[in-house]
Amino acid sequence: MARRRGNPLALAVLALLFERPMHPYEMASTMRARRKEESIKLNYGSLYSVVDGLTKHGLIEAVGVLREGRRPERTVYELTEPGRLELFDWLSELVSTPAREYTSFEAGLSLLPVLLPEEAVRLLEERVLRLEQQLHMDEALWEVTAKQGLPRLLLIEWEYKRMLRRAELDWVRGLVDELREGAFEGLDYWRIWHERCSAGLEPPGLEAAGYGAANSAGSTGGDDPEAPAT
Amino acid sequence: MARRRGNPLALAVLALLFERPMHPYEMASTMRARRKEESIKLNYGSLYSVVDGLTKHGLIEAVGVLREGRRPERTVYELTEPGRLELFDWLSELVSTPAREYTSFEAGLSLLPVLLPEEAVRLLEERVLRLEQQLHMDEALWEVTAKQGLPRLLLIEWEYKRMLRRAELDWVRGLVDELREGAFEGLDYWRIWHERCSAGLEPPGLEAAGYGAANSAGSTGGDDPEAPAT
DNA sequence: CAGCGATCACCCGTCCCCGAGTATTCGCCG
DNA sequence: CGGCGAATACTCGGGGACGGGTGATCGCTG
Repeated sequence: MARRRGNPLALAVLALLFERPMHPYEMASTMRARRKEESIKLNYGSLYSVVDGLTKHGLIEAVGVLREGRRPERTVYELTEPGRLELFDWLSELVSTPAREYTSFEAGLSLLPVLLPEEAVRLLEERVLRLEQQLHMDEALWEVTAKQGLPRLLLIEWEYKRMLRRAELDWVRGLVDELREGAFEGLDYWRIWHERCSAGLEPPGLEAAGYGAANSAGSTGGDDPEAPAT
Repeated sequence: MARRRGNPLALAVLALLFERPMHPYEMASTMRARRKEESIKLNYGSLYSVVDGLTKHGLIEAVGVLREGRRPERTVYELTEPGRLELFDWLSELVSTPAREYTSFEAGLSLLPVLLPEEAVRLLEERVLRLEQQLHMDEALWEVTAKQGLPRLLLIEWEYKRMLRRAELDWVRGLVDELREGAFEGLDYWRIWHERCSAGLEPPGLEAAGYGAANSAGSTGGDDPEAPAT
């Protein structure tokens, strides 16, 4: 009871069994055929352990074992009533409630000062190129798939993903421009900070670049980013 | 050697030690003070295991144990030369190369047909509300923080995140509008499909709503004009 | 100075994820 | 018909993440 909602793959399993009973391998093939592996991480190891977990929690159950020809056995599962409820509840949560998530680019950005400004620009430009490539591939693939006659509904997550990529692309382009033209405030501070760290010295406080009174006058009272703190 | 680049928290550790030697607990406090825990998942369990791993791989090393007053011991670590290289290399990769990542909203969208159209609209509207709230909170927090005098550079990941949220918000609003006004193609197909699944029947193929024959027939296998390049 | 909460600093058991491996069978080409 | 590669269907062991402890100390209050 009160199971931890971890791997979205488990949700996908519930959703597939909502359509009809299946055996695990068929779930995987179906997801592949529908291109759902692009939005839900799928690999066999996880799939089988996830199916086990769901079984243990009574959300699905094995309804039999088939043996077609002399192929290996295939255990077929179906959705239980608790499973159906969990499916709707979980899916509702995913759709209605934005979850705090961490992307690696975000992580990279948040550590950007570690690189030299020139280096950062170079890498961001590389990212722009890669994003453009991916967008083109996405669009090509999407056209092919769409022409197979699939309704928008079944590819809606692709629209979302493409829209996000385009937004990111624009943003990164803008950032690169600002950096290139020196329009980015604090470039001087960045360089100084970096130099001192590389030399093994204490990094400078914020005053060094004219950002005065950061932590000197506790105006906002609360905590204090960039505390020298010793 | 050839370690697996997993947890970005390890990268954060390297980046912090690039500034100066620290003990793990101090790394955590520093990340908190700089609001980096918003972009890099941090918890103590992971932190200590990550530090262990880095030590084992020779990327950082313990330089001593302090005992201030009679407080518990604090093991202080510093960056090694291989560690410095790994830091730049890894960070470069994160910045320059978009990584295939999975968000839970994407997962939710890709399973949307499981819900009824009306239900989906309701949940998406809830999402819009929540996103608006988060945006407002973000902006408030950002203003406070920015007014402490921090340069843009140190908060650049916030700009990125806010921009993504705004983009998502717009997109979801658009989707809701289309659905509300029935401008979304395939609404009828959606409803029929759902009804039949709920009734425990075989779901209809795509012809049911005028979408030409795709893969609805028995062939679950060898489709796809897809040449995925990983 | 006794008591109490907050902070400091770390560790550990559990769960879960994942990639690589295995064994069988089918299709196909010469 | 024999051999090779692709597909089928699943298994397993290592490893990493994560949350919830565990002391010990500091500071404050009455």
